[in-house]
Amino acid sequence: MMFVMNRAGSRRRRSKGDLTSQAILDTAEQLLETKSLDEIAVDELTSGAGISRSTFYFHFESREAVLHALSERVVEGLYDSAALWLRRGSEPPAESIRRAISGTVALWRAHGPVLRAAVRARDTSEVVRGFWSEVARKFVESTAQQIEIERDAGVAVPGPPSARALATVLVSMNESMCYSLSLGRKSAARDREVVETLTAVWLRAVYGVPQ
Amino acid sequence: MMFVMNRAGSRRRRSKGDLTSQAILDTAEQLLETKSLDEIAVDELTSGAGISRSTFYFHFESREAVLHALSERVVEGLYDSAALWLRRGSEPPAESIRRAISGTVALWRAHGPVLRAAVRARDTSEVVRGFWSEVARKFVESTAQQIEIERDAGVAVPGPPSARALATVLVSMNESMCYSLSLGRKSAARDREVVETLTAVWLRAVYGVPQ
DNA sequence: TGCTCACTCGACACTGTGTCGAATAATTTC
DNA sequence: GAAATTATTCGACACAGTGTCGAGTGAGCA
Repeated sequence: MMFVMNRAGSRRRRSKGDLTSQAILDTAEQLLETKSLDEIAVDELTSGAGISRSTFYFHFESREAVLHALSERVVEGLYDSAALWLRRGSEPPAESIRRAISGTVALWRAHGPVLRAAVRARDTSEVVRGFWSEVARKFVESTAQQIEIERDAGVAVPGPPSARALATVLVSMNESMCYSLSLGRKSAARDREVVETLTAVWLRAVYGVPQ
Repeated sequence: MMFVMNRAGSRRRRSKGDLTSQAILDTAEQLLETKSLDEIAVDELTSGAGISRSTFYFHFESREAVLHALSERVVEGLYDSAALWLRRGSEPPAESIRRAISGTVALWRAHGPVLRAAVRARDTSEVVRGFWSEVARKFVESTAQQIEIERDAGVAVPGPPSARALATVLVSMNESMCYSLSLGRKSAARDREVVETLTAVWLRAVYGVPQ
């Protein structure tokens, strides 16, 4: 694999190969709106990008590699929303948790097809699995850390369950709800309901119920 | 599709076809321990069952149909654990919820490969999707119903979120945790931790924190 | 005995994958 | 700016898997 992704805004002139790779990625993202990754044939990718099928293998090792590249574009945004809860200021927990969850939901709405494909592919592709376990690790870690801070401050309900175990199920719950939410028709009302429900469960699980 | 699944314990003599279908199902369940459904080729199924590849299509329409038959065998057990919470007696909620969740985890431990394959296939196969949305419906419905009972009795935290929305995220959380749990090595300690954590989240989400 | 029906098989046409070597375009070197 | 090098593209090929068809085979039954 000699292809190296150009950072956005790089001054380096785009070579022809970069353009082709980009075209493949764009085609892939578009096709994922309709079908799952393994229903997409290589020649759909390449004819969408205006090249012959065998040229695909010059740019990517496999369809999974395409997905991996696609995921990296998207996942950066996820970290931002994850960081939102961590280091909340004097703001009440409800606000920062809601904001974090809301950001995650919005990202899934924007890139649902890619994220769903990536989630599915972690059972199949070693690269994607490693990639996602890293993502999950960061989420769980920063959540657990925050739970511990709140517990030490006497604000959160003490364990068991351990901060880490609790963080794991909460993060996993968010992911699975975002996954299925992104399958349905876009609906602001439904989005809001899911955000509120998830927020309520996070609050109750971590802080208990006020009053 | 002329094949009809024999109810267990039926007195009807097993025809040769039943035996072959059964052999295919057994082979499939065994292969699913190692690979995902779409990595399993039809001739692996049939050579495992000692017949030629094309004979497969006499018994099943597709690999998905095999999975569907396999799921039905397994899912009956799920309903039992779901029913456990509903209609708890005078028993404290913690007990009945823990027992229900524990039963679900045990079932996923026993039949993880089949259940995982079924979950994955709902994005692909129409039949499987319908099948699972029915399963999920039953779970969510009975959970929501129980939440409402507890709310009316003044024991549970009142909404919002609505009983139904709350039930949806809790059920989905359980499923996604069972899925990933069943991917790891079997460990009684880990199982117990997950059951305890899920139970804690259910309790806090529905009833709030005691004391 | 001959009929029927459940069941099995091999052959075939088709779709998609991944690799190879040759051809061409772009870039660098002198 | 010609030659050498490197990047990119292509068509052809070998291979693997799918699903269908028509022709068997054999067990039970009229």
